[in-house]
Amino acid sequence: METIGQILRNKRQTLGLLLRQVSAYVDIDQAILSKIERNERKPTKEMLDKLAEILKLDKDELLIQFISDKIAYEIVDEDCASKVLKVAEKKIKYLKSHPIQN
Amino acid sequence: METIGQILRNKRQTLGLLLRQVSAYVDIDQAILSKIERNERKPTKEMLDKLAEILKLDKDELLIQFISDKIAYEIVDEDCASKVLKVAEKKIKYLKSHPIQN
DNA sequence: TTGTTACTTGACAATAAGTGTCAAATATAG
DNA sequence: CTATATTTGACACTTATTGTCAAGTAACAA
Repeated sequence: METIGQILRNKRQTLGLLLRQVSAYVDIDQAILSKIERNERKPTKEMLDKLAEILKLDKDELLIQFISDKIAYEIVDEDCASKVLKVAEKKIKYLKSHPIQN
Repeated sequence: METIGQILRNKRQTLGLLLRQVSAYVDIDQAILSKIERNERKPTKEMLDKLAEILKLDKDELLIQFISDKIAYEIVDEDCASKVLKVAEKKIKYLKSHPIQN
């Protein structure tokens, strides 16, 4: 089970790219990319898109990993975590089928 | 499908309690409670516990509603929302079975 | 009308959280 | 040792979130 940071780092190294090269393409400081790869900072969606491009990763898949990472860390310490996910799913379905309100 | 705010407001009114009374018990400004009930602000866990007490709601159930609300609103706009939840669940199971790292 | 009660709203300051930049500190390899 | 790659931490800056407060609306009674 890889974190988003691990995915990015692994793929970058597989492709033989340097932090400097990738960060230049994404147009961020390489310190930031270093932190993203170690899950110390979170990428924005723009960064994710650019990263997916240069690292030849599937954009949607990367986004899914990113968001699910965030959620997982948000609730992993709750002992009701799996119940939370079930209820959240119901709420989302409800919200999607009742698009106007709020 | 009720939001956390609706749950709190409904139960308070059922019990015939005033914002003033409940907010005094929870030890917060009644403006804050008003906003919580309209989902304009999020309660802390301490507030939730106190609210569950005075409103005779199940503490764990309330927490689940609270967190799932947060998550639902976080990802409802993603069209990959349900995939996200599935991946998140896997990640949580993984994290719980590998407790030491990070 | 006038007054009272319950609730809502918005402005405000204080605090916390997140951001990018940079230079110095560590590796890692040649 | 030297050079290159990466990490770290301090810093200033912006953005979010917070509690407090006073003024606002709305409903109703006197």
